[in-house]
Amino acid sequence: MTETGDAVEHWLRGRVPERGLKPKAAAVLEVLLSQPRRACFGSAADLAELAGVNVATVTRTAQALGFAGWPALQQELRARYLSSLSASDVAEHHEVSGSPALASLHRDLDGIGALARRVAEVDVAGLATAIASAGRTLVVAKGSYAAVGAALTHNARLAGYPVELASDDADLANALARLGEGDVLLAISFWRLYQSTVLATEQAHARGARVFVLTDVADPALVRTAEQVLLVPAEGVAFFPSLTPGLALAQAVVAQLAAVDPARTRAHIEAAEAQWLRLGLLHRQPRRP
Amino acid sequence: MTETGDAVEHWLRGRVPERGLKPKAAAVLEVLLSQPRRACFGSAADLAELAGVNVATVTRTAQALGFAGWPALQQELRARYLSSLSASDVAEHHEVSGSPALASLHRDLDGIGALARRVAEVDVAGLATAIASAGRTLVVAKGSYAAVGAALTHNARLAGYPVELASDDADLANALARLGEGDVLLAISFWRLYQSTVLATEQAHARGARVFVLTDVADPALVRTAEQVLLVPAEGVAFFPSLTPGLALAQAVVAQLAAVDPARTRAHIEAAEAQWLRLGLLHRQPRRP
DNA sequence: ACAAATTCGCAATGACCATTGCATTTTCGC
DNA sequence: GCGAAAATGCAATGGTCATTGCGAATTTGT
Repeated sequence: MTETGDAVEHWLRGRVPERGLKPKAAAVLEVLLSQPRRACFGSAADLAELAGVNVATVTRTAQALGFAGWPALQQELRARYLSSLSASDVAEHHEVSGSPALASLHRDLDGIGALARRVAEVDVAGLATAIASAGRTLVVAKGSYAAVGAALTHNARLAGYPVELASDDADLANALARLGEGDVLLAISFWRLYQSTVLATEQAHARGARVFVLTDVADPALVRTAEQVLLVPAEGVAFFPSLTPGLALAQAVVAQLAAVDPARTRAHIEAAEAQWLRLGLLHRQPRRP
Repeated sequence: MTETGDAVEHWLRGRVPERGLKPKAAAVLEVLLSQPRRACFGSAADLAELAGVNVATVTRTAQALGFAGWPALQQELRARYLSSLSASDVAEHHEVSGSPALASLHRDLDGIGALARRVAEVDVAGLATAIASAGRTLVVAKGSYAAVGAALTHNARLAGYPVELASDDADLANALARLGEGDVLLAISFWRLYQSTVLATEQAHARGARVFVLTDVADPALVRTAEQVLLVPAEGVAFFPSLTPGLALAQAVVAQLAAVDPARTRAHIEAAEAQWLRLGLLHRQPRRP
């Protein structure tokens, strides 16, 4: 019996090469699965001692599992293990109370929590795959929720994918004229539904593009031409809807997109960051992990 | 659940010596509390960068708090943070599917959860009050995180406050020329720090405006002129930082702003919505609560 | 049984880490 | 304003880390 959840174990065992692992490497794997906290925080030497192997074997086992080395494996384990611990901590329903600011944050936690619980039904991977294989992707997002479109577009472009944002009607008209078979249109709409967004989905569909919708309300006019609708809660407090769950989902889409071809994503980001350094606009640019 | 967050903060603040901590050491403490995940895993150098201090100050702060050094403090933080996560999760070890999208959502839940637990310490009301009483408010937000600035600006304007966004240098130069006593500058900065954002805070301060900062990293150049710094975790998954906690806090600021004078806010929103109806651009406009 | 291939341990190596002495800067008290 | 004390930055230093080349041990195939 191991201490990790089935999913983490399933994932890790799925990375074992076809030829299998020899006894010492298998012992390392066993320690990772049976002592997840040590795996998350311990040094390679620490784990080696637990497994009764030399530290080099820990590195080599990580490499056999498809990682660059121990730190890369540990980071992934850490992310998965902590994610499994924390999700239900904050995903529970909150009573909206206290200061308006706290109420707002709690409402957002509820919204994202609900999204996380339903994410298996929301086919994020389907949208990410569509963007990855599209000739070009047009993101339509207007008004205040252009922010969500901008965030998604920015990161997707950074990852090297041909994604553009249309947040006003002139941009939209020009971009639609270039859309066709093999392209993707992603319509982002919360709260108010712009007539021009509806028309854009119809036009894109008529031109042979695939239509996806990210919205809080599946208005029939908006979803009529969509092959997929990603529903997101957008309830805020006081007078305003909240864009936070929408943004969280947009980022989740890009996280999934980045995982389609990680090497490509990394290469594009590094190239972009080299340009940033050359332009000298920044006071500070942190290193990426 | 909320109690566990307060408990870690209460415990840590209880270790502050009677003579208190000076600004740099206090910044370290603030980072430990506002970014618990980084505190658990990061090196002393990493935390120093977030706090805008030298690495030696991290060690000395740990010693001032009664620990032998940074590793001892980190181990205790780690134990308490993990304990706070698992205490409310005793029976239900959450299963993680392993999808990048779900990991992204869980990371955002972590970030906003950490923010919600500390919201009493983050003086959101102070910033909201400053905006409410300012002659004008300039929000400086560039690159991908202009999205956060745009969302805050949009809603604040809807509520009838004179808030404008500067997301490029021309806008920024023009807007700064009009800033003076009684005005507010809010600098929003995540990940990369633009030199022009730093210069904007200095200029605004020199012209007599009040400076506020919303950021993940307390870079000394950015916070030097600020009367208040709102720290937000911005850790994402894969290759990208996450804007979700920043957006959630921006919305929380506006929720607090709306509560300063609810009748005024409602009147302005209704007037704006009447205009929307007159312009006839929408396919659908839901009624507000 | 032998040779080749693979696995694994040892140890050198370079990178990164935390700590601390010294110098500089800032703060405090008079 | 000045001097002393405290805070903080810089950089040297020793320690630990992960990785990898080489050789030893083990396994595999003929």
